[in-house]
Amino acid sequence: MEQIAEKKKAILETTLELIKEHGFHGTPMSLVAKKAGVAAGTIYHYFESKDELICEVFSYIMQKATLALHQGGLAEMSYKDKFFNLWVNLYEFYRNNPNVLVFFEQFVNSPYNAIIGHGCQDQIRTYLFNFLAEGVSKGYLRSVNPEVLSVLVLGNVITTAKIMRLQHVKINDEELQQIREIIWDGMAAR
Amino acid sequence: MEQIAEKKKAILETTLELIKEHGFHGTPMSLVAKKAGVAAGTIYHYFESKDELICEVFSYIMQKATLALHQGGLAEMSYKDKFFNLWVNLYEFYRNNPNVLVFFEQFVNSPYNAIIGHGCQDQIRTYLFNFLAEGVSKGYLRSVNPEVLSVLVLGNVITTAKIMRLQHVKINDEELQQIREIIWDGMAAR
Amino acid sequence: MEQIAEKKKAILETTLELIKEHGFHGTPMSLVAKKAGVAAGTIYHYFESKDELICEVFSYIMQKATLALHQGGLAEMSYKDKFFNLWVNLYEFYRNNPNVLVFFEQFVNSPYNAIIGHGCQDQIRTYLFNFLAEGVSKGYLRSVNPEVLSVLVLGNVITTAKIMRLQHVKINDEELQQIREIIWDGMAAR
Amino acid sequence: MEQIAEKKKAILETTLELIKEHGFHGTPMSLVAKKAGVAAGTIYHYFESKDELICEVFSYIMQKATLALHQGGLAEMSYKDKFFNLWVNLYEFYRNNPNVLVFFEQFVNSPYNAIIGHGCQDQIRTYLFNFLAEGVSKGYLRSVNPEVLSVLVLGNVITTAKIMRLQHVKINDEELQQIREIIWDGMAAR
DNA sequence: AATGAATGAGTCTTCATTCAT
DNA sequence: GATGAATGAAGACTCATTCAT
Repeated sequence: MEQIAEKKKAILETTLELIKEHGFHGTPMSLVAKKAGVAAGTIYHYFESKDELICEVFSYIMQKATLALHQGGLAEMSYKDKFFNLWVNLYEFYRNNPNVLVFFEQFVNSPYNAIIGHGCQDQIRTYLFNFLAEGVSKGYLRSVNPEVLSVLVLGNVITTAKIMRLQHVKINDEELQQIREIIWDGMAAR
Repeated sequence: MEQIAEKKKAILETTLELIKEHGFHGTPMSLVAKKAGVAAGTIYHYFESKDELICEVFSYIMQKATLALHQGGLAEMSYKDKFFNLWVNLYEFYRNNPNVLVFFEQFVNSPYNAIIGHGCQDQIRTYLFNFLAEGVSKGYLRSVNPEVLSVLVLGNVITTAKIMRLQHVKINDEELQQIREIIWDGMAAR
Repeated sequence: MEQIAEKKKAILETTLELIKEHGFHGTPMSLVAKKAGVAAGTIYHYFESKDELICEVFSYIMQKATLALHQGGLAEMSYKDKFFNLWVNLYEFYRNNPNVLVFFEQFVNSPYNAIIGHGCQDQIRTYLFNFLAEGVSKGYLRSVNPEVLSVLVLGNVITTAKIMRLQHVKINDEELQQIREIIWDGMAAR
Repeated sequence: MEQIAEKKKAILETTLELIKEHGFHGTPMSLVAKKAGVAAGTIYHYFESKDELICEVFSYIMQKATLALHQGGLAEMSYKDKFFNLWVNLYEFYRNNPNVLVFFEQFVNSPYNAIIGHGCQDQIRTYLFNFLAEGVSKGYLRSVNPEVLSVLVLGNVITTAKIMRLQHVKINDEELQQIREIIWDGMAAR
């Protein structure tokens, strides 16, 4: 039983890894099988098709992401600190799981997204939305549609993480701090 | 010769259209040929391979994008207005060319990107970088690495445009204005 | 031991049922296992291979068919009545076991037939042959090769039953009677 | 253009031949390709799928069969002679195209039949039906549902031809004559 | 005896690319 | 230049069979 779980997990992880590297269509099932150390047919015990496999990889990742978001005690922090904590959590998650970032991008720009529904970052966005809506209603943030704000923040984090990954640009910790301050300063109530 | 140019253009446009809709690997050459109204073999008169075709589509788009950036007289505007003009230009370009956005995303997250080199948004980023570097050096903007700033701005525009396209969120003109003001306020020198 | 027999029987019946519906190759062992309520491996305790299973299904059916042939007291009937009794027995068997008809057809037109030998309807034909040979030698029937006659009769019954099954044609009892009379009249000594 | 037609024909003939020998599912496309002397992919220029190929083989055969039926001048023959001519035509067709017989049998007992409709022998049966209906209405034949008669005749011919093919039984020309006389005598008006 | 996870050879099908016309 | 028939390697997926439990 443990054995089983392990194989399924191995397949999921391998798929994620390979898709990051070679893309959806550059990742044949045979390669997944080989790298995961199972027979081609075995994958089909756990997943009905390549499509389902990919969708399950997405869900699998999504869970991890949601967990990561909640890291760090938010209890009696100031709203601003909470915001920074959130920003850092998201950023770190994407930094530490570069596979995820690429996978997400590919997933969103693919027919798979339609399968799952609005799919991708919705859970994350929902969480973000609620947090920012609270900020607006309590007067910490400008009176702007929280939907708009969450888009801004998410786009900001993702772009930052992506930039780091592609390593076109080297950003040090200080600059990282600046980035989130720029976003905060832009959003904060005057 | 005119004939030729037309066919080549038809192939480029068709490819872009199809890739937007079905992705790289969901777009067989045979389909491009059919929709472009040429024979399969004809494509290979103009492009050495599918890879080359895709890379040329990228270049083709890139040209348009660069042109768009320069729209609107920047001559005696204030720096802030120039910034807003730039933001709007970029935003409008992405809005009006949704194909491009999807194509870019796919392109960046693909092995093709490696072929072209740093590829993608570099021309745009270079332009942006120079503009923002000027802002920093002239004291209009905070003293932050212009590289960082350009990432912020580009990510901001793209995310906004993408959101609009996916229509998860409806953003009106006022909110659009707010978005660029938030970014500006965050970056502007105190 | 009863348990075992039951499982074996369940597998045989399920296989027959599935093959009728989906054909030999449309009937994977896994499906047989599932519908028969046993594990895939279990089938291989009772049958060496899929081929053997199919051949045993054939034998299993053959037994039933032979039994059916002998129904109805033939003792002091006239030869003509005996013939009609035989015709009806065969017809009823095929009517009541449509699975068998389809299975037979598939079996005969398949490599399996070679495995079993002359296979299929031989037992039935042998019985028929003997009965008709008797009719010829005793002067009830024309002086025709009994082999030929048995082919005629068997073909006649099977075609009739098949027609009824496919329901291209609706035949009532009277017409059924006519059919066997036509055959009888054709064969009967002048 | 001749070249093309030839390849398509080669594929059709090869498929028929192979299916007769190994059955639908025992005939991989790769084998068809090899025996037909074309590449695997080529088949898919002419036929959308294996299913379509098989259905087209069926139509291809049907045409030949219908042609064969009409052989021999039926003009001023007696009705009985016309019947014998028809019987012989059908018989000869099945004898000379043993592939067809096996293919038909397989086709009827398969999901393909559903695709084409009532499919199989309908054209032949229709022709037969009309001929026999005429016989009944003109008083040459017993007053029996022509539908029933056509079933009888068709079953008779097919069974005879099948028997010959399987060579379980050797039937000489005289016996063949007897067979059709038996059928005729059974059906003829008293 | 029974299970069912695992295997991997074999199937249908697609598609980038070539080449004779 | 233009065509599109032909190629064949490669991919997703199936399924008879095995074997550790």
